[in-house]
Amino acid sequence: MSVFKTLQAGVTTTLESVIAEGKLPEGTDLTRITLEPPRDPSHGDASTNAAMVLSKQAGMKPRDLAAILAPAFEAIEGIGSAEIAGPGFINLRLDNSVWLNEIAVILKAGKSYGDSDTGAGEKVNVEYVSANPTGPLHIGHARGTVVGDVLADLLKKTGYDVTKEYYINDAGSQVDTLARSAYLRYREAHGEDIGTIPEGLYPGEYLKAVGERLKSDFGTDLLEKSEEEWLAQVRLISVEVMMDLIREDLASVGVHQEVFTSEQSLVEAGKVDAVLENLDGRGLLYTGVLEPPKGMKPEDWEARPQTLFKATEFGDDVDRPLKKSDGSWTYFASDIANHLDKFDRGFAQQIDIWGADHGGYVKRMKAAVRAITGEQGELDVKLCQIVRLMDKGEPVKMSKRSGSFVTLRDLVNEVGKDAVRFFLMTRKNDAQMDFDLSAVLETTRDNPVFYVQYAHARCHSVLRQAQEAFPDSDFSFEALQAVDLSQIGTEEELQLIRQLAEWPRLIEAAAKAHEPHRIAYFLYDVAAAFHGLYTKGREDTMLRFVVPGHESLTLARLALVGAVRTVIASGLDVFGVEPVEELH
RNA sequence: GCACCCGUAGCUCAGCUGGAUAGAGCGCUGCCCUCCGAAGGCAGAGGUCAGAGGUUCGAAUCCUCUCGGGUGCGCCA
Repeated sequence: MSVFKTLQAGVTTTLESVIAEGKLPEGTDLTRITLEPPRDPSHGDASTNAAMVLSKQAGMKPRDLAAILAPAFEAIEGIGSAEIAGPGFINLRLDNSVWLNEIAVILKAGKSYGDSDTGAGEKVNVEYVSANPTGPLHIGHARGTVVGDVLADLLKKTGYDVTKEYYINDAGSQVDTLARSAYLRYREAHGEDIGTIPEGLYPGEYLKAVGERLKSDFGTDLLEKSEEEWLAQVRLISVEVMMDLIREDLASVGVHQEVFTSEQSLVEAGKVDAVLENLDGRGLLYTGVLEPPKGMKPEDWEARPQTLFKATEFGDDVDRPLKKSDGSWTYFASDIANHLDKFDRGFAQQIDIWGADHGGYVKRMKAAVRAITGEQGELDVKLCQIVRLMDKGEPVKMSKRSGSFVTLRDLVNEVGKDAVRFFLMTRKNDAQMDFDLSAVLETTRDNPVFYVQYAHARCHSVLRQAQEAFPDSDFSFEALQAVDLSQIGTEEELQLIRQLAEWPRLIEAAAKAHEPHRIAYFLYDVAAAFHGLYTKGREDTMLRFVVPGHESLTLARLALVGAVRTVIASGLDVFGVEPVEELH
């Protein structure tokens, strides 16, 4: 149990006994009470708003009530003092032993420090990437890929049963285009000069491999056949090859999704028909004619009756078509089928990671999920804003037309998987960001990727130094757990421990809000505090972590260093980033 | 026209779902290396949290409106 949870529990039981003593009315509502570390360290280790929140129910002024509560809080184990401050805050100071003990807790927990069971094993599905299987992943996919992967791991850390999923859009017209493009490469593989790739087909060189694959699978069999005859077969092979390619791309950034669901297979399994039945059964379908959107040119618009879903009953702005006027399904329909399928597989909680250009679909998809699940399922959509690729402050030009866009693989090859993953987590997902190729490799404080890794490497460096200074001492993490910590106690040291002790709280808050980027800022702050403490040793050698001639002091400080290392490693672990022990 | 996202230091951004005197980095000014990694650290200047109302003990945070930027808007996926 984390420091703050233990405290919170103590405060709650104390308040209950205050109620029992009749100093607070029976049935007082304690739910709005918070206990958190104050921004200003001079306000103590933890601060509670209890007196302010309860003052109305108690019929007392906040400060008068605080005068009753504060002495009661002081009796809680581990609390050194409780002071009343400001409008009625009660500031709690903990005994140093509580903080020192946390070092041992951290070292013992290792990377699992911060793990919790708040998710209680609840099933959550995180669907991300889901790029069309028509080519390699490019830079535009990078952010959603990393955000989804890290969010999934974050939820795992807090006790959810998470499934990472990829939805393959292999039923639309874009895969027909893919097949035609691949067929051209197939003819090329047989020695034909195909000239320039016609407008409307995919020009990418990566399709040559598909041509070769078709050649080895079918020989010359397809050359004489009509498109009608070869299309389905070629499409199948092409998608298969593209998905292999995409899986390799994903692997290059350390992403391994467990489930790949094919749109085509959902259609064949009748899942789209099931959506229609489902919604019809709930009385949510009708045939109607939509109003033209105001921004569209009137000449582009022709009113036609369509099968519509009453999305407006679930908070959407207009009702949405499920069938085109020719009776075929819209993309939206099969996308609902995808979400219904996930619900049927036990995922009441679903998270989708989309590009910001799909923002217009959020409301309707959320509406659809609520509708088809009878309000039992819930969808959260995280939109990832554009990432501009830069180099030395200048935008990197790329042309999609020539097929020479920057691929995800290029990016990983350029700066490495860990830099890509970490850097993409340094912004809120809904904020635009620049990815500067040279900046992520810089070895300065303003590059968080480096700065955090540097702190981790420095921890190990200090451990190495300590071992040299004290060859006979045991600095293993097992040994450090048992070290006597009583010599720790400068304000800076305690401050650092307080920061480390916030890791479990931060993880839970980030998981609850689905905001993994908070981890990046936390790690940066921990790194800064550690570097600061380290530099103290430059002015005064007695403040160094390794103090020759003072073995027990060194051991105690090395335990703290080990705790820093552990928390940073725990954070990097959620990011899927390898902590480095040495920089060169 | 409508919807969604955004507006915080000169610049790039945090701000723990309502808490106390709004924080980092860059840039600017001035300091700290006979070795625990200066790839670092310390200090200073810099703010009407776009604006106006509202909700309450308390608002950058929640609600309404206005201004400004981005994204999108039926038979494309």
